Amino acid sequence: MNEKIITVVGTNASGKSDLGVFLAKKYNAEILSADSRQIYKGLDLGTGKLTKDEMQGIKHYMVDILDVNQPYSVVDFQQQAYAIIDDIIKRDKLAIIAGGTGLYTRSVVKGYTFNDVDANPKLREELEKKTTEELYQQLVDIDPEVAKRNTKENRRRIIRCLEKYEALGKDGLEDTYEPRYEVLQLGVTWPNDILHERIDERMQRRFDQGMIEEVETLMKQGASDEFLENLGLEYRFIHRYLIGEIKSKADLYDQLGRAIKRFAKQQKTWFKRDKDIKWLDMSKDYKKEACLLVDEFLNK
RNA sequence: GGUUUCGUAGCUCAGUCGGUAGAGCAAGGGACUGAAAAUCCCUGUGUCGUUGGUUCGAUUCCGACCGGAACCA
Repeated sequence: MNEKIITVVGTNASGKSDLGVFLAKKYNAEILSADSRQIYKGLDLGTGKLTKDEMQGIKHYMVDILDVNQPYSVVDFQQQAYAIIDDIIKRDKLAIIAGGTGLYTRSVVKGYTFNDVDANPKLREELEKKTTEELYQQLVDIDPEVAKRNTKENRRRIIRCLEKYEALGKDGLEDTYEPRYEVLQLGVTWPNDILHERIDERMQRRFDQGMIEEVETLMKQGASDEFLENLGLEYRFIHRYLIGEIKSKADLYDQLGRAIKRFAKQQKTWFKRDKDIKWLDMSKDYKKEACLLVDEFLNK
């Protein structure tokens, strides 16, 4: 039988980190953050990273492990996550994955088996010269099914598919799984209007705490424009504000607030697809509900 | 009080030389196995302020009224 682990997923500003800490204390667990931005040192307020105090002495992994400007991907995450989880289990503790990066949690939960195709800068450069339509046609010729799954305007994903095909032929386009753990997935959810209020409040609080200054500091320390832009949300919009692309703070608040809400919706769509997630209504007694589910899962 | 101007989708507005209307944003749905907070796809019926009139037909023209804005007094 596979070893048991627990995940806590949900949108941003939903309280999943706090629930993770609560469960960790109760069940003698350690937490593995699944957040593609909290990986980086110096990205604190903008990522909603827990402070030392908020961690309440619970060990958190996969936070602050990388310097700014360094590339990172799901594969790196999965590898490290496997190693850390195995170690936690070996020490007879429970591992809880908590985070909003759906691709990261799913890569561990479902056990994606990644084939061995690294990013190929030379090929990408070649492909970048073609139009999206040409690239899509190329993919259709190779495998219409795969092409259909990658919408025809999505240049970035099409290029990745062609990259895999170039390296491994059609096998490169197969998706395969090898689940490694038995997982209880908890999802944290709010009614939309309340979630939006929480997002606005949290954003305001973080601006007051110096979120803009945080980005300024990152820029001074050499975070590249491209890196900040690609981080999205807080870092993208505050960076745009700092270089004068966004004219006023009012515009910044406005645009960022909307972007975060849009992102929350995207997260919801992603998690909705996974029918195994047990959803907790956060406007009710979610801690009790969570404990019931965890007890049942662990004693099974 | 007078003059002008505006009143169209949740918001900002466009438009119909008279044949019941459309963009952006918001909202909703979706894709996504090596950049994932990224990248990308789909979805627009609303007494066109109210009420009379002209007309085969008015949101579109005319009048009155209501509401907002500006200016003159």
